[in-house]
Amino acid sequence: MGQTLIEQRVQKLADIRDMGIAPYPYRFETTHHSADIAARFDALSASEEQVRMAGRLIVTRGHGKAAFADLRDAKGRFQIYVRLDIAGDEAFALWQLLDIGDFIGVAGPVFKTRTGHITVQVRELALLSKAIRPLPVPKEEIRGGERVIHDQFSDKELRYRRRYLDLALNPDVQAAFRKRSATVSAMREFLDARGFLEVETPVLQPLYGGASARPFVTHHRVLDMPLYLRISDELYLKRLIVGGLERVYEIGKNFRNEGIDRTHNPEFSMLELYQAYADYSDMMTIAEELYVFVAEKVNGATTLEYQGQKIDLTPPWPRISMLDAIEKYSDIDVARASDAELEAACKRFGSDIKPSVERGVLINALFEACVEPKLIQPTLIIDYPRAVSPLAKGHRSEATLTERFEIFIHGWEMGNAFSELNDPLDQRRRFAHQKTLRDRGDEEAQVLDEDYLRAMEHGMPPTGGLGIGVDRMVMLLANAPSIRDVILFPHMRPQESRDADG
RNA sequence: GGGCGCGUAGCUCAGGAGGUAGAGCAACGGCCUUUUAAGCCGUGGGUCGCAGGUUCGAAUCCUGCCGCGCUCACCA
Repeated sequence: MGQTLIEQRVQKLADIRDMGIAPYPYRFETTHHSADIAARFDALSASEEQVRMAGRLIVTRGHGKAAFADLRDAKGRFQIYVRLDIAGDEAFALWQLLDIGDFIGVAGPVFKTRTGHITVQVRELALLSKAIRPLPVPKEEIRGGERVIHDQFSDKELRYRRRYLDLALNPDVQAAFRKRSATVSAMREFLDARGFLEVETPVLQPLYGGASARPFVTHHRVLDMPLYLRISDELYLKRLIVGGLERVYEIGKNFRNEGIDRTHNPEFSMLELYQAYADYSDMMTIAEELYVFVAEKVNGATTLEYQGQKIDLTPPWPRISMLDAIEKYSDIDVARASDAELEAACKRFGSDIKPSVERGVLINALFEACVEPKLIQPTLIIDYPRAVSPLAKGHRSEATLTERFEIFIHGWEMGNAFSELNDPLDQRRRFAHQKTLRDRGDEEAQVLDEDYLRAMEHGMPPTGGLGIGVDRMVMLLANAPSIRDVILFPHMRPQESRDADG
């Protein structure tokens, strides 16, 4: 089953060895990439300088005693021309044993063909790695200036499971991950310039906290104790604020044992930053500036198009209180509505609320149902109910609210920030309340972290904190429809390989 | 977890009123020393996701399972 294709290539491998050629050599010195020879063609062809280039063979066009072929390297693709009388008998014999997918190196001068195509004339040919499994390279043509790809490697399951093929065959995929890298670099550049210290806090935690979510549990063998993969790094970063670091951030993975869909992967990346002596208003400014800085670094623009929708990141973003937002989008005056009316409104907007939840939970549910999907342009929703914000400081003028905001873009929650709760007695009461929720069966209620409280009891300065979902930010910047398009190896159910042989 | 859809050659896809499979590309053989979805001639390649059932006969109809996608619910 499909074995003959591999057997044929293994035979070629043996033939190559019989020629005295090592099919897996150790290195190859290169002088140029694909983009370079196009950019410097005039100088290269005038000087008859020989270039040394390497890449993966993706197309061959044979002409008897000569052949054209395209190689792909990290910067694009380039054409080579192999001619028997120029490359020599041995190189040409090797050439005839090569396959699409092999890595090869070439050396020779650069010239233009009759049709004007910049091409490397092969004087020296080196096999750098023989591929024994076929590479399903699609065909490409240029039609009317547009690149048209035929039979593109497109099966999503295969693309995600065999990302190496996706990357090798679909150049746009590489581009998305380059944007991801640029995004994270820009975040660091932005924060480092503002005096933030990058830190690393535990991923394996004896207690999980900092967010409302179900955790993954593992077990430490020697200590014989359960450990949790963090759902957030928030409580550790705030301990560092207690320690006097003043400005810290971490970019890292969180793990949440929840559903998987287009915007959720079990492990995902968060940027969290904390700044002493700041409040949530400062975080609003940082959030806007950070977004703009990153967008300009990554895309060179502060506007973008996401899945056909124009989005303008230019600050300032509208700041609307949650209650005002609900009133605006639903005509419900939350301040005057009874709990029963709120519950009815939730149901009307399709949110099925568990009976007898707290008023703040109802308000939040109503907000999520009737407002969230409408927040396409960047919007800061501010002043969340206490009930859904156990780590946020009470609002300076509204007793039932906290100083918390979330960033919404394209109807998605893109960030979350507070004036951090630093009153240890209040924090203890909030944890106690979470415990009663947990005892009533709310598996996502937060767990009391006594050591965190102890830290806070030693004194924590007023602090602003901000968390931003990295994956979703990259989705926006790269116009990626699914979180799986911005995570190199997204979570997939394991599937037994049907051809388990190598 | 629910609903809808999909799973056929290495890849991209046809077929599907039930009669044991086709194309293009890739591969293999032949011709070809400036092509570019190179071209021309020829050849090989499939337990039609898995397991049952109906039937003389199943890729096709039915059931279950597995995987993927979209979507709803929970969550970032």
